[in-house]
Amino acid sequence: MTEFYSGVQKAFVSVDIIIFGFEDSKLKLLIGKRQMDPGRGEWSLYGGFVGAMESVDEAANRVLFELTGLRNLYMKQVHTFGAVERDPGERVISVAYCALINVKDYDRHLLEEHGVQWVELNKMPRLYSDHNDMVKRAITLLRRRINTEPLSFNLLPDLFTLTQLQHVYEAVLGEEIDKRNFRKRIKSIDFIEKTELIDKLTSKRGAALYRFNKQMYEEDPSFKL
Amino acid sequence: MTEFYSGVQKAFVSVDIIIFGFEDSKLKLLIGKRQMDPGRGEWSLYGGFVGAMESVDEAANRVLFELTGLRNLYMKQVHTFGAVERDPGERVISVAYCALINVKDYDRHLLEEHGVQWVELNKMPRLYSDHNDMVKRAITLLRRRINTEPLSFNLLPDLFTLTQLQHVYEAVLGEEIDKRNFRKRIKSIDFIEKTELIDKLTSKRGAALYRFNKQMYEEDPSFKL
DNA sequence: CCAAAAGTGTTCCGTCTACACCCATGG
DNA sequence: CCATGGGTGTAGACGGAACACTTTTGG
Repeated sequence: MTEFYSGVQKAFVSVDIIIFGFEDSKLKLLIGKRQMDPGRGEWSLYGGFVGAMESVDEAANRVLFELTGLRNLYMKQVHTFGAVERDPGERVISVAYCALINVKDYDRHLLEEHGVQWVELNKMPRLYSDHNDMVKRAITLLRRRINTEPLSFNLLPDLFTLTQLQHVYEAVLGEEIDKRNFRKRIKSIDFIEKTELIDKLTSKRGAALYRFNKQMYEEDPSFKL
Repeated sequence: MTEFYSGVQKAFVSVDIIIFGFEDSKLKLLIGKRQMDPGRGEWSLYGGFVGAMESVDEAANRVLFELTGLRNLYMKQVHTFGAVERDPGERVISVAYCALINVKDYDRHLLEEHGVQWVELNKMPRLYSDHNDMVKRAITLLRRRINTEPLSFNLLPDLFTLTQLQHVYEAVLGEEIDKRNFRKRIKSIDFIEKTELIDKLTSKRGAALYRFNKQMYEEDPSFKL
């Protein structure tokens, strides 16, 4: 119960964002090469400092907006990293966030402008400082939650086929899923709606397009895949 | 990828610890009345600032040690709270940790010395700032993990009866559990060992004492209750 | 002798898993 | 006409849930 402001050093607080996307049936990560010291030229997550007039959550959303031009994306705090020497320059404590975005929504110009690119999760290079640990934690979180929260839709367009949805699960969980069992479970979930629309791009026969009915989910937010 | 140290304000970083204990078949929380401004006299979690020469995790362990005199306790980071106005005095960003301790190990003198006491979770008062949110998050975490991690033993003495263990689960999950099913599951877990010892304190007939074999758990860290 | 807690099995039901073939269509 | 991905059902195994009585002994 004893706290003193005096005699304690302040620290920089930053946010780093693990941005997952989904393309070609693979999980991808948005990373770039650091354009400044310390760590210039190393692969790194995208991040920024928490300003004086914004909460940490707001800072994360601002930084993500700067990078993607998108707001109201799915984003969750993952973990706070506070080793003394984690940043070689100053004492920086970083709060890691995990965001899910639909790759198609992303503005390719902004991507180049910020010097970031999509990299397959399986081919991820060594990253700056403790950023690899951040990614590892984010994946653990994702795997744990994908069966109890409707996360997967954030990685897909509004309309998607069941095969696409299944590929998201397979990419996140890193294992194959039986098609018939998967579809059986999906059918029992009310808020995944079949539409009348048909996707003809990926198959000759055409596949029914589905939609996540958010409103229906919120009325009865139970989920178990 | 663009970071500047200049032009960004630093912040105080603190840790606040949600300390759970278990007594009289109830979950309890260690809280005290703040002995200083801001918030003097309000109920509060125990916390402290992160020093310049220690990591955030180390700070949490140091603060917990100051309070309890115990080291190597179970402790996990819960969430980082960073609202701008969460501390009325200065900008303080706080990392919340959740610790589990066996009430019996605790030194009653240290308890008084720091002005903290055990309070039943169900009778928790309104706490300082966002500390109620911290507790809520900690409980959510606890509930989620108690079935996949051997947490419960941290709330009990080295030797415990199955009834005590069941009461821990009931207190954390907030629901009753069928005795026979519970004991059946426990029997199938190798690293919960029955000893030859008998506890005669809580019943006339006496109950077998069990022990958590940590080494055995670490050799095969699979757990599902 | 009785109150109080410890200890013990079986049945049922629902859920998960494994598994293979036909359909529709564009090229 | 054939290659490609879309779509469908069933049987058996397994795990979780419900449920009631006997045992021991201190007071």
